[in-house]
Amino acid sequence: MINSSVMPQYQQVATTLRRRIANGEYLEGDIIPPSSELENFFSVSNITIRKALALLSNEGWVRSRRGVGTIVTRAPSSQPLKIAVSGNFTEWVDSASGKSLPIKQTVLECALKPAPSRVSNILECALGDALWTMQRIRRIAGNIISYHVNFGRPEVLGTIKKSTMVPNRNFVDVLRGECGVNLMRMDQTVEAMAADRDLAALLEVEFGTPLFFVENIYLDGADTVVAVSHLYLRGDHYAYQTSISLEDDAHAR
Amino acid sequence: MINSSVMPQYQQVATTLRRRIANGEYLEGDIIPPSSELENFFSVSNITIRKALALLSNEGWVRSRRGVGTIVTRAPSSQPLKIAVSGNFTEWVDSASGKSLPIKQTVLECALKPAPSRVSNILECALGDALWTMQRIRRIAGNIISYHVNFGRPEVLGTIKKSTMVPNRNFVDVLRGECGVNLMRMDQTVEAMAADRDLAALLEVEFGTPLFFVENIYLDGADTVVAVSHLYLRGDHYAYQTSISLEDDAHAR
DNA sequence: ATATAAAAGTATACTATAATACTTTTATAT
DNA sequence: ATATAAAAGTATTATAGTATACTTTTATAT
Repeated sequence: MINSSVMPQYQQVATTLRRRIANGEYLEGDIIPPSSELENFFSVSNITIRKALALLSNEGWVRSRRGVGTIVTRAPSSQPLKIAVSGNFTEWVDSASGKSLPIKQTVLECALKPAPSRVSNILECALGDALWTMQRIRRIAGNIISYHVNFGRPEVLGTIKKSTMVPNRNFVDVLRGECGVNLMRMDQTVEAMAADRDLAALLEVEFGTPLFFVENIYLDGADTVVAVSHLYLRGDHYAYQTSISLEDDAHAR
Repeated sequence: MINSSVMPQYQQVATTLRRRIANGEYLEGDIIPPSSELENFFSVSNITIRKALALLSNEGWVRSRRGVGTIVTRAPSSQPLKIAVSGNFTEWVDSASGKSLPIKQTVLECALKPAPSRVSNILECALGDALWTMQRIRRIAGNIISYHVNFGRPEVLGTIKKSTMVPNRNFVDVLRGECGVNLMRMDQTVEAMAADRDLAALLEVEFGTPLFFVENIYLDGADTVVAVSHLYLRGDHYAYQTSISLEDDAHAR
């Protein structure tokens, strides 16, 4: 069988069945579909299904009885609590200082570095040109939630040092206060991505963990790009909540 | 060595190095760190690094020369084009019909089904109670971008059929038009997650692909929950863009 | 020319993953 | 009681992933 080789199949199957139970697709006391059927559905062998069920069995989700079937032994536990960050993407993305949640930031580095390709395109400089960069980590209750990288031309942002950012100052404030930039607009792009080993190490997560990737492009009054930020946000343990009024029909169309 | 066993390590390393090159951390013509150093950094064996480099070599990113080192042979290609969906999460999430992009939806099923645990909590019914549910797929240019599941009490939403949704009608419209609901508010939660095999099959992606998971809770004038929607959105090939005015200081604090 | 250090490459062995074909247990209809 | 069908469980075998220890090639300083 061709496997485009990510996670071992038995673990993929286990993950999927676990979610089915957690979702309530199989209820406590139910007999789940027999191995033969699961083999068929997932296009894998007997042994792969068995290993998946063995995992679930060890975790206490199911119990297999020879000749009878595999029975769900545990109801879906109540939601694993996620830390909820309020406000929509627009708000929390680079201005998380004075909110209700105690977010702490650490500046890892603040130095001239070669421009990554994606940024050099935006800031209209050559690939590898030295840019002012700053790398930060943010935590809630000690847990890392995001990794921020800011880029800018050294002429404009060069005055920002590690010490400029304490305590928990945000980037927009500093751009205005220290660099005298007339900030007018931010173009924001949000994507979902998976952590590679570099990001996994920084964010203290497993390889493959889903992340939000946010790119902010800061523009001044003349529509010139002043700075670029790249934010990598853990998406697995944090939920981003917002409340939207539907009284006005306009945008629902 | 303990591997919490996701993707094979040599592929993890390859993914990481590929991104370093694409980012411009290693430039064309550069000699990348020698295997011994990479072994050390990634805490893997010689052979694992070699397999990773063999992958990159086949893909034309690098060329290894015995006794010399491994040289980067390809500059980062220009951004792989992503389809950009404009507007922020608030807007595009369940109202994508009449936008500039030609989004087409297909109703997969519209039937009474047992409530998933997460939804039964919100709609305050027992786990497994029959709820009205509707499942939809949305495409842009033939490519699946999202999978939507709507839930509601059968007394309220039971009149909605497959045919009610054509052509490309959105859920909010139907709630108001067909069900006479006085919609007032929507509470939205956004998370990043990875596709299991069920979602992977529906969205036609690989297991592990990063997805946006959006939960919308629809409330009427009396703050009663009327309906719940679960949206699973491909996050890898689609970027969500918005432009934010920074003229007003208020929210940057 | 030659020794040396630093790089990529190879040999061997062990473990995890997974396919195919077969066996045992259980419930149930006769 | 007994045959049967349907379920989980086992044996065997092949292949992929990875670690350890070793070899060959290359550039360079003498």
